Amino acid sequence: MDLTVAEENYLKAIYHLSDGGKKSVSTNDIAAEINTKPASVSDMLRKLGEKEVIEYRKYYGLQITETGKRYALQTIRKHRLWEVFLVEKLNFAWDEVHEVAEQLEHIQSPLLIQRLDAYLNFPKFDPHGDPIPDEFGDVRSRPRVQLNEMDVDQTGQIVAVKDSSAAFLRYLDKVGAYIGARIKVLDKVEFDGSLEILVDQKKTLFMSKDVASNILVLQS
Amino acid sequence: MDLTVAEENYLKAIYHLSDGGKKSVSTNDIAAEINTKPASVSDMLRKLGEKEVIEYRKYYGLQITETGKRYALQTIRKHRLWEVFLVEKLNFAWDEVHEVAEQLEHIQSPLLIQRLDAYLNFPKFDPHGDPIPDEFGDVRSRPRVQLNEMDVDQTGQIVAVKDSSAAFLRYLDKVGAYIGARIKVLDKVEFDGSLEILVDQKKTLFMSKDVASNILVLQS
DNA sequence: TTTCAAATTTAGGTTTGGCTAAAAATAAAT
DNA sequence: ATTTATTTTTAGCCAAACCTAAATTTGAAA
Repeated sequence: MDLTVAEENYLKAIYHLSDGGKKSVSTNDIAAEINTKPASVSDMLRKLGEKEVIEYRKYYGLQITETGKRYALQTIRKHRLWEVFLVEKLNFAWDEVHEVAEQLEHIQSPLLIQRLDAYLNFPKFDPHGDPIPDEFGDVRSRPRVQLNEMDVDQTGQIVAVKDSSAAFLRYLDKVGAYIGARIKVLDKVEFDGSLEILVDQKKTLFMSKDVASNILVLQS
Repeated sequence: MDLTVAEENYLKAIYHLSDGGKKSVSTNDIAAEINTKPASVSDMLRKLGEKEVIEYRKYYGLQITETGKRYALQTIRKHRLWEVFLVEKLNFAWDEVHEVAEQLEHIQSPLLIQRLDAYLNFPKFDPHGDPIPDEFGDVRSRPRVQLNEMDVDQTGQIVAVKDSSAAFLRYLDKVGAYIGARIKVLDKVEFDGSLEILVDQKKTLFMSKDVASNILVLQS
């Protein structure tokens, strides 16, 4: 199911006002937060209830559902990643980023966000110091493994290198592997531990165990 | 006046179909291009006519106005800059960028586009080889001057450096000047040609004529 | 417990951007 | 020149997301 831009904004507001689903939120509070009239909020709450991203009982208030939280966190994640981008790459001041990020957060493209995340080096906090949820909507960071320790058919994303010498990075670049690349282990040679890897579902490449042991992968 | 997303898309389609305002375009062609019904197109053409971005005579066809062209080129500029970003920075393949750029092109923020342009080093072509219009909507590239040759009160944007040694770039970074910064000459010392510069309407900084002569500015 | 003020919802209206079906204008063919 | 086919426009509807004004519900105070 897909949410409209307005629905995303409501969910985000509800998530924030309820402090992540803890506190209860009033129609008036939501109206104030997103600058609309309470009547419009009532209308939207009914719709959000039908889509089951909140549990809504007229006059009695609402509760954000697990599904709803996922959507809200996804939007927050995108917002904060864009903020990092604007500040670190485009030299925006920390206080100039909000309204632009407010627009950028609604761009639909999971690939874009994955790549942006990688490009920014998987930041954990935005320029205001707020934590950036991971792609599953939580802050728990999953373990990274060395590429040479993965098994055939396992997939993941290159997130870091152990040896960050220019020579090694140039080599990775040349063969088409880079921070953020999605990879899959196609084959593993028992004899010397060398690997055949599929990069971004397109290129295949071979690498020695030595090289693989310098590549850190976030498994998926 | 501000255009809606739909209006921007229509204008872009009209601009493309008319080959920049040369050929005439039919209602049916537009409908086919943007995947709507001719009836919806008629409706929109009336609105675009009222907003004077096209000249529209029922049944007789339409002509994009100069204002309309400006808007169309602005959207095309944004689209192509984002394509460069996606390919060069986020490792998108040249054929994966279109639909994402189609969304990104509607983000409203002149500052964002200025900074993005600078960040990408003022590319003249997108990954498909199509030219990127400048911020005034044309391809004519304006002359760059050395910062030391500018007069007091003149403004512009840093677009390049002559000496691109790491040391010089580090220096620029340290003092808060960078490719893409908007600057204004506040004062010029006759005696030695040194300058006082306002960067991004915030920081002021002093620099020798020697340093200034290595900074290229696009005047505005 | 009844009353009343605040919060919330409903009813009905607007704009934007679509749609279908029907009408009107233009262009092509006999 | 008249009929026919094509293109384009109008008329009338729909959904999303807002609005105002009028009900309704809740809960706090008398």
